[in-house]
Amino acid sequence: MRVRLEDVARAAGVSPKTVSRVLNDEANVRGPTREKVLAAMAAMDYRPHPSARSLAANRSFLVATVYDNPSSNYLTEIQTGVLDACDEHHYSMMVRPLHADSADFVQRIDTLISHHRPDGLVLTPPITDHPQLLARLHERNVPYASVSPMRRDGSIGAFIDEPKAAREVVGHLLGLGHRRIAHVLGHPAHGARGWRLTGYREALSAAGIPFDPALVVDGDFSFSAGVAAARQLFSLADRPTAVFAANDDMAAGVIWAAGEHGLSVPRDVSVVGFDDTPISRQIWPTLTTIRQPSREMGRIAALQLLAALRGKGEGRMVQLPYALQVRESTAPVG
Amino acid sequence: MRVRLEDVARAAGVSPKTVSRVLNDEANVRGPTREKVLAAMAAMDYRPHPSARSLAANRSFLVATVYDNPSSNYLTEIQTGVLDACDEHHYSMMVRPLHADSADFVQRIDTLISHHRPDGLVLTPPITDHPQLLARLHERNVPYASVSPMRRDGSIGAFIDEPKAAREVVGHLLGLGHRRIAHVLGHPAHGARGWRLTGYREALSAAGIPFDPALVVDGDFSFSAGVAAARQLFSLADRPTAVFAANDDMAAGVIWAAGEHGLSVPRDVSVVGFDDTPISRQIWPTLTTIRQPSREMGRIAALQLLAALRGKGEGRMVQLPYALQVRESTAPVG
DNA sequence: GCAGGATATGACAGCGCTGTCAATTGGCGT
DNA sequence: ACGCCAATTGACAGCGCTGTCATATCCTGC
Repeated sequence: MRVRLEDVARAAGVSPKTVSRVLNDEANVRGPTREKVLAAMAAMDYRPHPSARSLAANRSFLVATVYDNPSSNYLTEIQTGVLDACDEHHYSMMVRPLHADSADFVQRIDTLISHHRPDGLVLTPPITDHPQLLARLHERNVPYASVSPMRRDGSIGAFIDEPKAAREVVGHLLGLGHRRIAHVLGHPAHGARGWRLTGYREALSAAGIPFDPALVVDGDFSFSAGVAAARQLFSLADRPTAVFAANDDMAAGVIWAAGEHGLSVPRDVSVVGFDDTPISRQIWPTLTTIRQPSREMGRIAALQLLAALRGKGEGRMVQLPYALQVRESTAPVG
Repeated sequence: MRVRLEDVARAAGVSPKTVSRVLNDEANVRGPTREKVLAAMAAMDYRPHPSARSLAANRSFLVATVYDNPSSNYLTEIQTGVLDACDEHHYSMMVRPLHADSADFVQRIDTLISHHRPDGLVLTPPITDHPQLLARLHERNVPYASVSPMRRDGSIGAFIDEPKAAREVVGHLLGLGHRRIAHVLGHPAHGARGWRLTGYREALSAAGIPFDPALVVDGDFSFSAGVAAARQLFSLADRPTAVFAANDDMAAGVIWAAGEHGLSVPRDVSVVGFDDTPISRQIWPTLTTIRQPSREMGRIAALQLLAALRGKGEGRMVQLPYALQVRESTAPVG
């Protein structure tokens, strides 16, 4: 038979409730008592029964990571980070892929919540900014943390300074002498689309380069959108000498299309991406991009959520650092 | 207050135990009784409390997916498939990344099991074939299903006929007239290494082509291993006209290295991969490869596990179909 | 129509833990 | 040394469900 809390209590010579207090790290337990209990727990290799805890405490010790993101690299990183945080505090994590644009999206999350009763959610873009969902979560009083949400006020989670990062990567192109720099936009539902565009415009403007709408092409973060955008850009009479794609997948698409048009990267055209996903090292030429600390973002977001859940403070919106990764897809303008 | 089983029982005019029977799909409930209960459940939107169920039934209704696989695409697919299966039977899934070669690997799984008490595990390569782990699982009597394990006898899960698939993709190259076909090996810990090599040798042998050890190069499924292997192959005096890389990432590396050597794919050299991961469509040229139904493999493996867990039959080892995807990285020998 | 076995339903306790609240102990000022 | 308040500990019930076993009901063959 497994070791129960009662067994630990008997061994330590205290009541079960006191063991429970130690287990849950509650205040008002005298030092020596705590030591005794801790020692007994360790000696007996005691593991609390999660279901019993949940049932009695009316909490699940469960965090759900909810996503609708086609990039498995990004997702896996976030997920691993959230897991890191959960492990640190003996929470469990479940994952839930969803389609944010499906009619029953909110209802599916509702079902998830009624069914599994997570204590909180970790949301990833673009689900971070789904108005009906957020309304429903507030209504049901379900705490959540967001990774890179559009609106940061009043919510908790983690983010990087995206406009600044975009300025930096465009600045890298400017520093190489490029003046006709195109931009392939991100998916409209993602905050990143706006931020990266803003950074692009600010960098150009700071360099005194007028904004040319013809050089900004729609996209949706997919490889094929990068291909389509590049076909359009490379057909322009006055071709850009550099392309800032709003993420790595699209940048890979741009490079692919460059080959199709007989253009060599970076000799004829420089290309930069954003995110530093593995693909940026798995294409030729390797991609200059912005490294985003996705795993850490997942971890920090989850930690803030857990802090709020455990009543240790409020939980904050934390800014994390990014880093420009210069690789082989960029060169001085020819 | 939430609806409890007792409330449903009262509404349906039966005892709580009968509602429990209906809920758990047990035998020995008369048709009309079942209908009444089902109707009451639906009317009241009843959701069983997972923790209460777990505590009373001494089962967690939880499946853990355990992996040590650098390919997030593959992983996300498997994970989604396992989730599909869990949803079908109202189980939960947790995920656990691990390092199979770390010293405390088995102990970590031990901890996972003591801590979260999953009813069963889904293992993915290469964890499917870790002798100490399997021994420990048998010892602790923890059921598991495996995706593409090396040893299929006596275990449950899902697989494809890998040697046959490898024969087919090599056959495709032979059909294009290639005779000097190289092979880049997979990671030694994965069954796929052996199977794909076997298929390669069988295909050559069937075509009456002698086996040339110089054309078989070590690898580990990573992009950079593909690059390294290709550098070696392309430096050979008698260069191969085609390369069968044991997975897509390595094939992408081979294509990358081809560019480095001034070789055009597929004009100078044809390249094929295996797995049909997204990268096979995100490189230029797009990759001829074998499509493996990863999501379905995850789902089927989990379904077999659940069948065993729920006492509905034994759980089998199920073979799933693959499909050759011919794309642009292969052409008739020049 | 009835015995007898099979099938269906219910009563009850208890899974392992925590919330509530009462009882006890300790610390401190005088 | 004593009273008093706060800090600490414990007793007890119950979270929502299912296992066990007893009881009730159904059906069959004669």
